Amino acid sequence: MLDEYAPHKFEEKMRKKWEELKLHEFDEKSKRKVFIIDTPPPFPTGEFHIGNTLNWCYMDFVARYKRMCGYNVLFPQGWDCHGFPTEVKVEKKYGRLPREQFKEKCLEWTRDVISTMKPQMKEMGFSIDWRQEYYTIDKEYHRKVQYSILKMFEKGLVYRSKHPVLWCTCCGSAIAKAETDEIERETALNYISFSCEGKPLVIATTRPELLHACVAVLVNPEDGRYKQLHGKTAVVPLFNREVKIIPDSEVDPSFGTGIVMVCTFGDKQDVTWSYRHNLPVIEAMDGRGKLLNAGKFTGLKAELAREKILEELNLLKLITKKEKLKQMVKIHDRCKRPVEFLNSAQWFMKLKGHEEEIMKAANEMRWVPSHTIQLLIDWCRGLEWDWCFSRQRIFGIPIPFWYCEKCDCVIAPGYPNLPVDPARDKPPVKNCPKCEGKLIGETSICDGWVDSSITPLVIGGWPDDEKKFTALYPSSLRPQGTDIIRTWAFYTIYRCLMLTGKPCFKDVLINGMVCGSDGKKMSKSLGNYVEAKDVIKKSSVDSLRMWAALSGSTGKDNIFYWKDVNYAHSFLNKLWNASKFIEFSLKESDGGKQKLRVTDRWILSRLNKVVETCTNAFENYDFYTAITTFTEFFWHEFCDYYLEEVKHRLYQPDKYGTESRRAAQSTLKTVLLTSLKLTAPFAAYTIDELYQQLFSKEESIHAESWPKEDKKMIDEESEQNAMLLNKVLSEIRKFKMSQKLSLNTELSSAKIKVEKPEQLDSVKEEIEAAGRIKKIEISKGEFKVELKK
RNA sequence: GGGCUCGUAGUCGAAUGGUAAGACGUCACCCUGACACGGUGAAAACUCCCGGUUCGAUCCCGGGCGGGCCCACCA
Repeated sequence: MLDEYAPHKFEEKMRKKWEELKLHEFDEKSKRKVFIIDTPPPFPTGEFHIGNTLNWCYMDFVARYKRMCGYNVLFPQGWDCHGFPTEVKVEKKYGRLPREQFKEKCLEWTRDVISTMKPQMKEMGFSIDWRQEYYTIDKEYHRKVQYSILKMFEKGLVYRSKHPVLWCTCCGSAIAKAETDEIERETALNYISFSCEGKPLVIATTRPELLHACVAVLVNPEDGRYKQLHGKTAVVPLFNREVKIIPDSEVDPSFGTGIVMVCTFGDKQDVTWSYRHNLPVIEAMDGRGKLLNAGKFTGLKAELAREKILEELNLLKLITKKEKLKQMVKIHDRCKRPVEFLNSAQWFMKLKGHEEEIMKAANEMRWVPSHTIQLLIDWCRGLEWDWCFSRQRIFGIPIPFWYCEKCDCVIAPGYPNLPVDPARDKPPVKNCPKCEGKLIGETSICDGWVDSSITPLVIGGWPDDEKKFTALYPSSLRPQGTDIIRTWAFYTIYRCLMLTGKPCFKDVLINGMVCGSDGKKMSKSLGNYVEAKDVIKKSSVDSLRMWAALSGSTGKDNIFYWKDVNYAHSFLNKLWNASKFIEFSLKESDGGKQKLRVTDRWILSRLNKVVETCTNAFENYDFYTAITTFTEFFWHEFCDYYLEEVKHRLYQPDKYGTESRRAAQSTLKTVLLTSLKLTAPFAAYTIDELYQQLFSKEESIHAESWPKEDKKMIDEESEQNAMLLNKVLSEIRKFKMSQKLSLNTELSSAKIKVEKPEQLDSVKEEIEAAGRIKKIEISKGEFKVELKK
């Protein structure tokens, strides 16, 4: 017999059972249709937070649902290990170490962290096939990533070129955008007089030290003051160089004088303008912040050069005005010094020119919710330049090339030699085949998105097993957050398309961000943080899983509310107790003849409609609809009404007939079993415990098949009659409340008026028994129920 | 500043071209042979504002205002 509901008692036991039954294992030999989930490889941070929880719950709902539908589900799990946050943590702990030693420490740290995250994921009951685990730090994974780069290189999609990168002149290194902070500071806006056809042309700038690198002057095309300047040239003071005056709509006419000087490179905007107008590049400073190509100012540090240049401009009376200006400046988070843009040799993947193909591939996928594809489309349309994927860091996959010191010729390794580390390994040939120049091994590593943008290929067995790959590509589902559409989704679609010529997913399921009670994205710094393990401790894993479905419709940002968790727990408790009641009621059941009553037909009809709604909802990844449709039905129709209306038949077979009792028993059993199936993907532990205790000791509900709606069971007439019955019972309950009577008080008589009295003919027994009425009179008229004590 | 998205009872949150589910919270009553982690009821919403289309809009269109997410941030 069922005990009290205590989920913590059976969670672990159930996990072991699933493992024994190998429920989550993908069957490579099976001929069943496959369903492949391109699981996100999380970055190992040590904690599986509630945002991850939502994301993985969605995947697990799908995985469990699809298995019940008969699919052979591939639910792998990867770890996206490389990245600068790890480097930062390791450096903090050990200080600066030699390259190889530093890498070792990063690996150690990563393994530690994964070993704390994995148990959390197992505890959540995610039905991952852990045999399909992969790590981006593995040699094999390195090999595949480098293989993909080589393939793209062969297709002319990878090249080395000079490009502006974020650079810290204090540390003498390129840095990633994620390593920057922003501060507000006050600076001077200098109005400097250029000249055009002998007349002065005043330009406001905060960077006079970049005057020597000025390559163009821009005005807004709509700005009436400067229309006559379009196409003319301006002369840069001190350096006496002529630069073009170009119209560009991104120039703000209200800032300064409405004229901008473009330098290579003052800021991100300069980079954009340089590319857009194909401007020449003048390298303004070296890696330590000393001016280059600046005449007599060459070699001076930028700050000093600024003073000298301003001094000289002042002497020449070329500064017409000075204003104070507050500005936001990007600084390097480690040394807190402002960041510059510096031209340096980097590696690129060709994006420009492929936008249309990428959008076409994306359009062939089903995006849920559908509007989320727009983020990707906008991103494609706004692409300004190719993807600079090289990083001057240590912990990552090496870019597998050597290049000639003299002629920049690129040497690639042979495929059988992968993976390589050109920083350490010898090149395949001694010298440059073109000019005999010395070959230099690339020391840069790949951007982390290079690693993670081939996951649909890797889980499909690419590039080694063609037969397997044909069967396992594209992935059926890519589940991910809305925050990384422009990165993970975008790069994956692009790279897989370039490598295979085919779109990499069928469906893309986008989940929203989990927010704190203040409506903002949950983060430790905002203090609006709730930890998954606290929820589990205070409630249960299943409540947390159900919360993921209850917290709002798919794709929306959802705020974490304890009330959703509590509701989930109450519901599961209710389901548990209803099961207990049914278990007891089925005790003395035999297989004899049955006679269904209207209430049975009503609840079975409703059940079949619920099955249909839930199935459709699952097909559309609409977990909210699935769970709420079900809970509403089970709690407020099945428990609140049906169970009350059936008790008399169970308790008094002598009075109401054994055939009626058998019908009640079989209906209860059908509704319960179907209900358990419908909720199994959500409350995986609780439902399986109920299933095993009530229906099958040996098996698991997760190996059962998903219910199919039976159209023959839809019975509108019985539904209508039962609704009327429920309305009458509600009136009886109201009356008892108003008289402060308990609901089991017996009433002497009821006079019921309804428009169609014949509707109540078949449910008179229920009114009598569930309403506890001695004598009932039914007549035709406007709906009314008169009761006597 | 740009894109996307949302704006419905105290708090959440569905639905719909004809004035609106459900949950939490509140209040009242009920320990009825599954469940007090329960039951039955009650109170509580001019569906953000202004226009337009329509016989009629919360739902459609336009314009505001205000959240959120992502991106770009100003020479």
